[in-house]
Amino acid sequence: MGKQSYLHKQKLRRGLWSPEEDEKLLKHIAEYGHTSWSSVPKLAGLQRCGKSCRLRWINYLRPDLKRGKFSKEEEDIIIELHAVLGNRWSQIAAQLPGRTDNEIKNLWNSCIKKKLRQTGIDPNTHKPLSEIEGTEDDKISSGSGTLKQTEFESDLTLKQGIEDSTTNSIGYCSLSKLSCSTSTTTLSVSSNPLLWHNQSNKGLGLNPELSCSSIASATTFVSSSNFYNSMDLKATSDLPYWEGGNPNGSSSKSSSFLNDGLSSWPDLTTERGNKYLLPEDSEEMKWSQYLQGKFLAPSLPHYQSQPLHAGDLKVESHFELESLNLCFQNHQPELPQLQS
DNA sequence: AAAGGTCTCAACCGCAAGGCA
DNA sequence: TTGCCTTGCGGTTGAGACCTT
Repeated sequence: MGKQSYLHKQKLRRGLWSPEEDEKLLKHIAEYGHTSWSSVPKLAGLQRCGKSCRLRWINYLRPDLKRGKFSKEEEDIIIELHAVLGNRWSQIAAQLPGRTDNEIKNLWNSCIKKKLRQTGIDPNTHKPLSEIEGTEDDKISSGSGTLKQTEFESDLTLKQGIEDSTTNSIGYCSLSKLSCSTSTTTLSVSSNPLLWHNQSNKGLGLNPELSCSSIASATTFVSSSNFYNSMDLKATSDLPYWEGGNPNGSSSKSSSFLNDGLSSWPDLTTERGNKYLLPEDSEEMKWSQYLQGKFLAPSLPHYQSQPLHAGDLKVESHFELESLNLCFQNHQPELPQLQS
C-alpha cells in the first residue's frame, strides 16, 4: 500500500520497459555507471524507481548476458547446484556466466521441476518421490555398487565399487545432516543423498541414504561431476561440529547445508596431492567464492590449511575417506543397468 | 477460427542485511 | 544504539505467446 501510493505520487511508470527507456538507461549507465541506483532514474530521465532500473539492467540490459535457451549442460549444472544450494538462485547464477538468477529461477519453476517430477524425483529434496512417500527401504542399488545407510566408527574407511556404475552418469552428492564427535570418534551422516543422474535423461536414480562423506567431499563431487572425468578422493579432515537443517523438509532452502550453521570447512586432500582447505568461518559468500574457484577451475586448486577458531568447534574429529573412486562423464549415451 | 488452458518470462513485492549518520 | 536508506534476494504475479480442443 505504502509503496503503491508512493509510486502513484511520483507518477512512476510500471510494467514492461519501452525501447526508449532501455536506451536511456543504457546510455546513462554507459556514461556514468550506477554508483547509486536510487539516483539513476532521476539522472537518466526515467519515470521509474531505482529498484526497477537495477532489475532491468541486471536481467536484461547487462552486456554480458547470454541469451537464448539453456543448454543441457547448463540444466545439469543447475540441477546439481540446486541439490547442494537449494533455492539460492543468485549463487547458482554465479556459476553460470551470462545467466541471471531470475532466468534460472524461471527455468527451474517452469521446466526443470516438471522434468524431475516426470523422472520420479522430488525437485525439492532431490529424492525419489517413492521415498518421500516413505515406501522405500534404506538399501540402495546403483550399478555395480550397493550402498547402505550406515554409521562409521573410528577408523573410517569407505570403499564402494561404484565407479563402474557412474561412468555413464553425472553424479553428485549433497549433504543434509552431518554430525561428529571425538568422544566416540563416530561420524554419522544421515539424509545424504547421492544422486546419479542419467545423462540420457531416461531416468534419474537416487541414492537416498549414503553415509560416506564430509562437506568437503560433497562439494568436490560437485566440482568433479562437471569438470573432472575421474577423481580419486582421499580426504583427511578435522571436522567441526556441524548439524544441518531438516533433511526431509519440503523447503529446499532448509535442506541446504549452507544454511545451517556450518562453522568451518574441512581439509581435503586428493591422491594426486592436491590439498583443499575451505576457509574458516564459512559463510555463504565463501561458498560462492569456493565454487567460483573450484567448480569452474580448469585444474585442481591448492589451498593452504588454516587453523580453526576454538570457538568455532564443539568437537574435533578425524576421518579418512579412501578409494572412493568416482568417475563422472557427461557424454556417455547409456545408463548402466541398475541392480534390482 | 475461436475459446480456453497452459507456459514463459519480465517485472513487482516484501523482506532482510548492511552501511551510515 | 537507533533509524533511515540502499541494495540484494527469493517468491509471486500477470501479460503475452503458444498450444489444444
